[in-house]
Amino acid sequence: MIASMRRFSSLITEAKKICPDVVIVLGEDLTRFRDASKDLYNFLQEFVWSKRVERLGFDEIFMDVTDMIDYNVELLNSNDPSNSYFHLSRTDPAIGFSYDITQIPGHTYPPTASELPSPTTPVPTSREGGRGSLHTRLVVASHLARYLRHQLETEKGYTCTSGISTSKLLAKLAGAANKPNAQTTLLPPYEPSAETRESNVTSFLDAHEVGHIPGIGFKSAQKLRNHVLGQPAPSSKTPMYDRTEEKVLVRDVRWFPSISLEVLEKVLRGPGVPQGIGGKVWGLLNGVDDTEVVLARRAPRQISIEDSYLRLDTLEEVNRELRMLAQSLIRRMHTDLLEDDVDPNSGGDGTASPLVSDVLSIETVTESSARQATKKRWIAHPRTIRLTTRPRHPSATDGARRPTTRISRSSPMPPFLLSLAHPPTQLASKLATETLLPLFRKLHPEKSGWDLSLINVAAVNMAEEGGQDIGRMFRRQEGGLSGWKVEDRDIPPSPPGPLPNPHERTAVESLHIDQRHGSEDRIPLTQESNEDACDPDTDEQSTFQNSDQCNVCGAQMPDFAMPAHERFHQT
DNA sequence: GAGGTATAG
DNA sequence: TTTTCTATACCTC
Repeated sequence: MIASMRRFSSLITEAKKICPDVVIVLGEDLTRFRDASKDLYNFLQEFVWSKRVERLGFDEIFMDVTDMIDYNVELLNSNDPSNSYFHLSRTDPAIGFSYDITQIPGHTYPPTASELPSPTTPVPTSREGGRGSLHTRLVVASHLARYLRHQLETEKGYTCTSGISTSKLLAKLAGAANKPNAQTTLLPPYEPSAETRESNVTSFLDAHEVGHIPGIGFKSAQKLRNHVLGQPAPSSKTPMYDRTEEKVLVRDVRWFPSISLEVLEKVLRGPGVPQGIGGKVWGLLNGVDDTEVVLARRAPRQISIEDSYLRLDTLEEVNRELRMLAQSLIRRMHTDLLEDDVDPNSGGDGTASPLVSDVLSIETVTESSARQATKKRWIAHPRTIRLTTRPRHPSATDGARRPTTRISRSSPMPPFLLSLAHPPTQLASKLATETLLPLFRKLHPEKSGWDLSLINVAAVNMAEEGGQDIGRMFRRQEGGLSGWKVEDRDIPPSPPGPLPNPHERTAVESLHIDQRHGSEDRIPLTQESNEDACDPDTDEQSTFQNSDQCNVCGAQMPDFAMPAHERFHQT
């Protein structure tokens, strides 16, 4: 058995007690996971017309396939529903797959007769209006989900779990209903009617614990529990191991006497809580989530590196750790913010191509690509650097209780950090001494007496570099939403204001990547080597015929690029 | 811009 | 909340 953990903690002692033969590997390297995640994203994104594909963590993806479902529902052959064809391309009719629309692949909520060991019941394919019924749309989407999961497995070797519904909230929860290597479709009705007194949405949600609803975190869940269980607040004062923590379900909140949006707003209010949380949570509890599936950004908003420590109380150690963290940060900036400049001669096509993106192309010679010069370009650059620490004993100046553990200081990002002409080790040392240490002294003016349990170094306030914001190109307003109709009797009040009509909304799939087929048991080794960060990799010098060096960041570049490069520094 | 909270994986 | 390390949205000043 192998475990990957960062540093010794009581947890490891615990682990050793239980499993004396456990092998503890210090440090982890998420590079391979990051790469796999990107690979998966790129693979799936190719299928999605709208390009609305959102990543959540490393292994979760939301896809808005509304337009694809619209298109394919239109083309359904009502004469021969068992031999339907899903078009994956609007232009090439040969691209797609056959499917049987009278069957629903995978699980459904509620479970249908076809899931039980009894004769299959035909799936209604009634057509209501031009767009087809919600039922039909969801069934078609389920077939797409099955196809994509199959592609993912055969092409990439990953199995995954998928949920099919009309919002991120419902798709995610539906996906969680049946876990490994499965898919679940949340079936209509999505709204209560005269015949069906309750919608499948609310009956599905009602059985969930409040804390399991995405968007309701620990804090909000506790406040909700306290409210419905009565004020005693069971967990806060009672002994820790008395975790009888009564479960509070969505239905318990929805049906709580005199519950309302306003009450929720009051119950949930607190520092760090956004305005309108009451409406948001009330929406979530009622299955209403109108957040869009957003296009993934080209560059992250921030990159941060942190490490935790059992004891860190000397400036010497801090200095060393600051350099280590700075180095990791720079490496991450290179992998996440640098892109191959595929088009070094762009700008000649008459379009207003932003000069900066060309100018930032800096020729480097890397060891791996020996003599092969690779043009790299920053797709974004951080304007601010932030240092955060977590003192072991949170400033006891405040007499009562102070769980606010982290403190931070930030300053402008020194431009030299963008230099590609110097090795990360060098830049890291410079950053540590010239920027990070001063920030540290701001945080901890005392020469000693502090003890840190964590340090974080972050590159934030990211500025996108030239290029189009692809997000803006695809973002369109989807208005025209009718109010959410709620029957008066037996149904809790609905939030005020316009709420989306699920029938008109998005079909969303959420995919959970479960596992890889190959073995994943080799844990990559990374060392917290304490090697001095001062060895200059002198083979990283790049040269130009008529080269010039920027006196701000030290980057080397052709003469002609310098004026625009200077303009870049001024932004 | 700076510092903080809540949430999620 | 804490176990660790990231990342995001949104709050106030």
